[in-house]
Amino acid sequence: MAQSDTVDRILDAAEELFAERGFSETSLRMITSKAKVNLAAVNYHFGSKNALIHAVFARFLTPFSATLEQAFDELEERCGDQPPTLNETLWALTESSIRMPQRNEKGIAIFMRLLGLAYTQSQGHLRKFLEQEYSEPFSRFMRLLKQATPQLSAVDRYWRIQFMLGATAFTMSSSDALRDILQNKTGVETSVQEIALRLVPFLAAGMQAENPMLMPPVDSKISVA
Amino acid sequence: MAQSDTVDRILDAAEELFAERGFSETSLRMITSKAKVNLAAVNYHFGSKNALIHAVFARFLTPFSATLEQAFDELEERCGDQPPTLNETLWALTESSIRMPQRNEKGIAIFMRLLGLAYTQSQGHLRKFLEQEYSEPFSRFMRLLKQATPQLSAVDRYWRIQFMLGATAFTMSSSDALRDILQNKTGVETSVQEIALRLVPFLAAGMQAENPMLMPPVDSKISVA
DNA sequence: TGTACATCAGTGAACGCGCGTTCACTGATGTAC
DNA sequence: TGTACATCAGTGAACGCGCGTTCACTGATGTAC
Repeated sequence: MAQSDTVDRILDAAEELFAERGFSETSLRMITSKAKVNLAAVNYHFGSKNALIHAVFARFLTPFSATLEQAFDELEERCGDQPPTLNETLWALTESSIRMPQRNEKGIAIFMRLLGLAYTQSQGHLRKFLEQEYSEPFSRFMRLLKQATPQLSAVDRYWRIQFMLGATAFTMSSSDALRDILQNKTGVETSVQEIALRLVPFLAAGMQAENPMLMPPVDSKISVA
Repeated sequence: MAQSDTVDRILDAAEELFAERGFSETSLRMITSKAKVNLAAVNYHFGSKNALIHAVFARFLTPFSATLEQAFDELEERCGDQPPTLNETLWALTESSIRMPQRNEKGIAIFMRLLGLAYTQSQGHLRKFLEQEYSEPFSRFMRLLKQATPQLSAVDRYWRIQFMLGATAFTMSSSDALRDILQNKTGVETSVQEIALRLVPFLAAGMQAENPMLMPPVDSKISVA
């Protein structure tokens, strides 16, 4: 085998196991035995388990953020002077994630699961790593969102963006399980792409909901401060 | 100290630590030392760590599901023949969680965090336990949602409910961190209640978004199968 | 061209550590006669 | 009322296990002279 085919085998196995079980529930022994590689090879090539986690993310996030930057470039060019709409911005993101070149047929699902895990299981070191390495496309996305929702106050926008991230990260991180449940209940098969197609209108409508501080129904016991 | 004050001390400490750090990142040694209790006491009183997790959930979910059933009763009575609207249903849920009697000032935040964790870190045993013990209020909520959104197909409704759960669970499970970030950035203080007030309109708008299969913008590269 | 040395990928076995759980035990309280 | 026994909450110490990491080592390949 070619020089350091070992590195790729470790990354492939780690990626798949992390996506299936999360980070702290996946041991180096599971990874190395799946990769058919010596236990010590992880620390030899990557230095530590945390560094391996970073490498797994870097391998797919680096091409993804390049694709995304390009999509944003095209979008802004196409729009000329006026800023892109909310729908256009969300579609640019969605398309980039779907069009991303994949290593195999499980690629998109794993990619989505990992993105979801990054948010829901982030253990400090990972959050810091992601902020350092990929802050640019992230803040560009935030800037586009801001331009596309001028009617929202900064605080309203902040929370609504969190709601969007939550809906997306949660759905994507458990997309396999959710697809299985739906398949058992109704026999309907769903691709990750279709989930994304359903998610965008939901998010766009939520972001543009009428009155941010809509009151509870008249007889409600909640008082608004 | 009264007989089996130990049990409560363990539950209090476990609840707080689980909410802070998740389940598998919290060891029995952390719990027992915070509770100022012998390490073996957890297994003496609860039998195992998993059983302790169940007990922590049961302690707040049992009163919560009673409150919720009552809120749904009142809602359906008030509405008479026609089914409650989506907004009314979501508000009934939100109010029940906010009005829940709290053990202390951190009560609501911990309650929300745990609910979020139950969804995002569910480890099989917990999901099974929750399904067994609290399936009734859950399916009642689902039934109300179904009545309130007759325009949606079953599949559309299924996915939109997942999006709602995701936005809620994610936001609530990281509400502490998100509130801190906002406080640092803008100086604005936010209560858990206010987050709930902002969340409901977002969710309602998303659930009622116009065309479920809204097409991507004309020049998009995504093809809809 | 041949030899000596350096570099590098990879290995096998062990290290110390923290984990959940178990077990023999203590001491206080309740119960039967 | 006194004694013997049972029950129960709680304890201290140890158990075996799986974990991430380390270390001395091997064998192949490249490089200098």
